Amino acid sequence: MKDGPDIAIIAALIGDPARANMLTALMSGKALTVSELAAEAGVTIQTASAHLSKMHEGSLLRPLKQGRHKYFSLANEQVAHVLEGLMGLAAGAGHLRMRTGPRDERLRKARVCYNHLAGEMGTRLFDSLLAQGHLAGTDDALSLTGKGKRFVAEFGIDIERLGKSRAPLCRACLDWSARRPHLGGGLGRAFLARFEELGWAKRDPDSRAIAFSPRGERAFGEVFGDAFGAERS
Amino acid sequence: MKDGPDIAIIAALIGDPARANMLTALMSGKALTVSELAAEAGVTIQTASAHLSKMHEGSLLRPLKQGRHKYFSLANEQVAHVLEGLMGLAAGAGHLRMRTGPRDERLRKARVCYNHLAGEMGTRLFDSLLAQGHLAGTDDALSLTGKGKRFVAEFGIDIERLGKSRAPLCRACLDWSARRPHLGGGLGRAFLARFEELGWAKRDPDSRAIAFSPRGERAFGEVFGDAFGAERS
DNA sequence: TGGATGCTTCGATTAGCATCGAAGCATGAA
DNA sequence: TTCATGCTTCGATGCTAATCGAAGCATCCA
Repeated sequence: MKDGPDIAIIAALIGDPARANMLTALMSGKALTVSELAAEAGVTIQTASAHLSKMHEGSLLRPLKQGRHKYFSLANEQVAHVLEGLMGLAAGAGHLRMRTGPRDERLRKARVCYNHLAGEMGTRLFDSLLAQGHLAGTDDALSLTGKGKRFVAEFGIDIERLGKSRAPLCRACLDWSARRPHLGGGLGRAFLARFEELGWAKRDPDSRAIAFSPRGERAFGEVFGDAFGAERS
Repeated sequence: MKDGPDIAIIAALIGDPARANMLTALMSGKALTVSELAAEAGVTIQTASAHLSKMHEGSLLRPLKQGRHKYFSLANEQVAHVLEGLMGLAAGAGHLRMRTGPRDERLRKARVCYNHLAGEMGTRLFDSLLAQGHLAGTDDALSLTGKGKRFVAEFGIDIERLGKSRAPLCRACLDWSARRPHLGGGLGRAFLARFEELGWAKRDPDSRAIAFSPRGERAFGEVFGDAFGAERS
């Protein structure tokens, strides 16, 4: 007994409704100010401040001071990963909190998961990259193949710059809605950024939803989506 | 705001010290009775009973009545996965609770993670299977290659019987000590069982530690451990 | 049938912590 | 300097939930 790391401290930190709301909001990948997070959680600024200090103490968040504003973002991808895992458990236990409706639909189709693409479109991207032999390996050990590197470069992503960061380039991230993995890590981030750059997709500023334009979705399908269908037939 | 599943309920469930202790104990993969879990958590049986009902309600545990005993085990592998993730965060934040010493060492070297092998030996097994081309794919999509199937069968594991279960056969599971993936799922379980069968390893009944015999470790090294070393040189 | 064991339910107590008002501190603008 | 904005600290309040004693229920054994 009393083996291993103390889960309780961290889990209790996430387990408060106000803090959980803040963390969920931060899953968008954006850095938010104290007041924004307070509004998001539905508490006053004082309480938000107290919560945020605690989460920083617990290494869940990373603060960034800029003038008189103080921004917070998730400390790292590992945190985001655990949060998605918890969402999966919550969804499985029936603790869905969404108003079912168009909003729910949109989130399931495409949403932001700590700066990369998640939801149905996310898994399509991931499956396609695997099926076409652009990605290989497993989980943490996931990596771009030679063919994959050429493909990515051709798609307009600067791999060289990605490689410099210490964060893992590729990372499989489990989806709470699709229950399948999708692409995280620096590469996942880069893909989403590129989609926005190309005008294929646009983030909803008020939620985690990502809206693909009709043209964007068609283009996406040509490059990624139909790989599976074509191979299956 | 208020998007997605409600993390807070689940996280709060895990976030109580008594409950966290019980969950940690259940990471051994064994099913434990109410009284055993009470002892593990350091609370009376009444409180334990209350906690266990709540965790069952939250779909974290699966109860099993047998006579006048009531056994609990983790509800599924997804739960175990999230718990390991939380341990990773806790370890990263410095919330280690172990008495450093031989016990800590043993756990880092080899331990049980929901019925499969984790720790240093676990990652060695995993790396070896990948390096030798027995496993391919990624994360959830992980699967045995043809070569891998032959190898596993030769090693004395009955794949046919494994295939029948609905649970995923292979699953990458992130390690809190090694910070690397190791093999979970039905296959991971089968490997550990086979190691015990061969007399290579033995579980400590009182903790999550796994003790390899000198002979067992040597044999393990011959089959798995040195694959990397040999390829690197 | 009577007693022992294992678990659950009930009720009362207590402690921890989220919450917010008020005041204080830092930064930026006029 | 003076005012406004954004955040933090302090102190008081109130609520939630963990805890355990006591009693009740189910199962097994003799």
